[in-house]
Amino acid sequence: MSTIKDVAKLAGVSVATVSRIINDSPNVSPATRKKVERVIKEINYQPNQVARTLYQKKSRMIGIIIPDLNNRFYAQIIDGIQSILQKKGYSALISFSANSNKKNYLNFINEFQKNNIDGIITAAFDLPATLNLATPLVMYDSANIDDNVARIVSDNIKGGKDCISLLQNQATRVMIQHWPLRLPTVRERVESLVNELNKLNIPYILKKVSENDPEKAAQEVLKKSNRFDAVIAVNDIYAAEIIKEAQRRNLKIPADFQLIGYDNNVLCEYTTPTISTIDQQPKLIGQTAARRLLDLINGKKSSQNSIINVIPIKRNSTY
Amino acid sequence: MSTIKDVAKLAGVSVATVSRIINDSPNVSPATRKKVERVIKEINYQPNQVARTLYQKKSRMIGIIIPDLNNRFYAQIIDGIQSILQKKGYSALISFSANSNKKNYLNFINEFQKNNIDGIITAAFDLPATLNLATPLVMYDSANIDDNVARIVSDNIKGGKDCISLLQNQATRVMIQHWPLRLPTVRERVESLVNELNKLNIPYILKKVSENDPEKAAQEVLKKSNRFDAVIAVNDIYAAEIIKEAQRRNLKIPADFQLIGYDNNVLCEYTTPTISTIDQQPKLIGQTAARRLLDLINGKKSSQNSIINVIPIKRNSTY
DNA sequence: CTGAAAGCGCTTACAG
DNA sequence: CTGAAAGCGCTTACAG
Repeated sequence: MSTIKDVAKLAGVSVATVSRIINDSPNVSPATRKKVERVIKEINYQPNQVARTLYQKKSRMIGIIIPDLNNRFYAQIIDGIQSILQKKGYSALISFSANSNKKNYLNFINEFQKNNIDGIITAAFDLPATLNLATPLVMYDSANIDDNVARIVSDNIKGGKDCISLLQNQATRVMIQHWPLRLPTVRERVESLVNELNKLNIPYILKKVSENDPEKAAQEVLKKSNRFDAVIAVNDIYAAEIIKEAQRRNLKIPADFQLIGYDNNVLCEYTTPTISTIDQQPKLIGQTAARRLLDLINGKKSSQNSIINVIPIKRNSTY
Repeated sequence: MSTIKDVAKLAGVSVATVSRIINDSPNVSPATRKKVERVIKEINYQPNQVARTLYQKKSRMIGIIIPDLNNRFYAQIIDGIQSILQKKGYSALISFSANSNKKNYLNFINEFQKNNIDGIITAAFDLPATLNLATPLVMYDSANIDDNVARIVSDNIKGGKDCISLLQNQATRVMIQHWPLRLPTVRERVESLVNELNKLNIPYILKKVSENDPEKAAQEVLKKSNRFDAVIAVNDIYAAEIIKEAQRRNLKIPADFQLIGYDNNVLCEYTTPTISTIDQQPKLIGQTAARRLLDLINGKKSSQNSIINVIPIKRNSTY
């Protein structure tokens, strides 16, 4: 790899002048600019980003933390983040926090900082109060918490409403399958569901299920199949398992009960029946996260959380 | 962020000594080592990786190129790569080449090199002969080509054989749905299928289908549904679309025809019938790619391609 | 408009 | 075992 010195020597100027040219400084005569640019092209000189970073403390690199790439939801968020970063000339340093424990997060942030990243995009987690991060940071997949962290929040309130409206007033008892309420996003959505049902005077059952075993979770729900005519599942995978379990029990969907998933996984199109669900627009979540981070990096602060709209998708598991 | 100078001053030694200690050099007295280590812990000093990289030309960063994160297959490969890199203390700089055109690839490689990455893991593409890469490079999702590129190759020969054996000698005419044969991996697999069928004296039909429209591809295949009793689909998504199209035409699987996918997508478990398929072990592909790259970086060369075993998965779309 | 010099935070010969 | 110095490849005041 050739360096700025090589260019300077070949063009017969100082390295300072070359530096001015590759940084688009206006204080260069057109003649020398032309001369130097020709040499740059000729030897295909690429400035060493590492040296630049060392001086400028700007790496044009963003650190990203994701819980799990096997989950399409997160994969699409990354996709959205990248689509923005690439356009703006930023690179992405990506880490996976398989079990999403806090220690892992802090380690990753440390690693990022060693590499002088300009900002961090991470799934929501509790930032220890002691950690006073100078690095701009955005959290996605977060609940709508009002602190001074920039949060990208799926509109869980509307998500709950949309689920209920997908039921088309055809439900008389609703089973809400959910993950533990200590998860803030779960709480937001369940509260919204409960609110809506109360408004409509429709009774409901809350069923907390395991976080890692959708098959068992389906059994837990269908044990009580005589007590509801609609199920709102944790997400699409959980809904798909409920379909399988219903087949085993010879229950028809939506005739015996309507079923609603969450996330609009590709899967929804291929089950029988296809699954009505809520699209969280993960790509848009990612894009929004990236835009907000770049804003923060460029000094544009805004204390508001970004609320991302959700879209109900009607398929054959509801009327 | 504190620097090596801060540590040196606080510990009353030179920066050279501090450097020796953070690099585990043996030539340091236990007393000074202890003294310095205490300071390091006290002020939570983290060496600046960027400065280290500038001097050493080793960044402990790997550049990774993926065609598409929305495809679970690639997402799992990344997962495998990361699991190894993280263990070895490497970071991953990731780029997405949405349309996988060659120019994109070369741009990404350029970007990587500006950041002094130590090596590259990329999906297979034609390296221009002019490009003489000094950087270690490994290609995954590649055909078994014999040049001096380190390639990670799915065992497409066995993949073809496994498809045929999933049919359990119950097929008399086989429809092979495939992408264009100009794709080397496609060619490998189709050749293997044809070989096997010839050996067994089973007639077959080759049907080339669109690369982007699985639904249309399903229609193209089922137009000829009276002419076969087994379909080997491009992959699991294509197989799932064939199931949907068969439902529309009131055809039963496997009674009217057996069906085989490829990739072992989660989807396979949730269709009716569930889909028999071939698992390419994408996580293992990723792990192998990472291991081979680290070997290359550490000077352990091997001209052989790594062949990754595939695993047939029997479900209900075959007998 | 241009160049010599200092400095970003490290590492590593070199000398002692 | 330890430190002063040079250097990795850049950028940016400073002086002219």
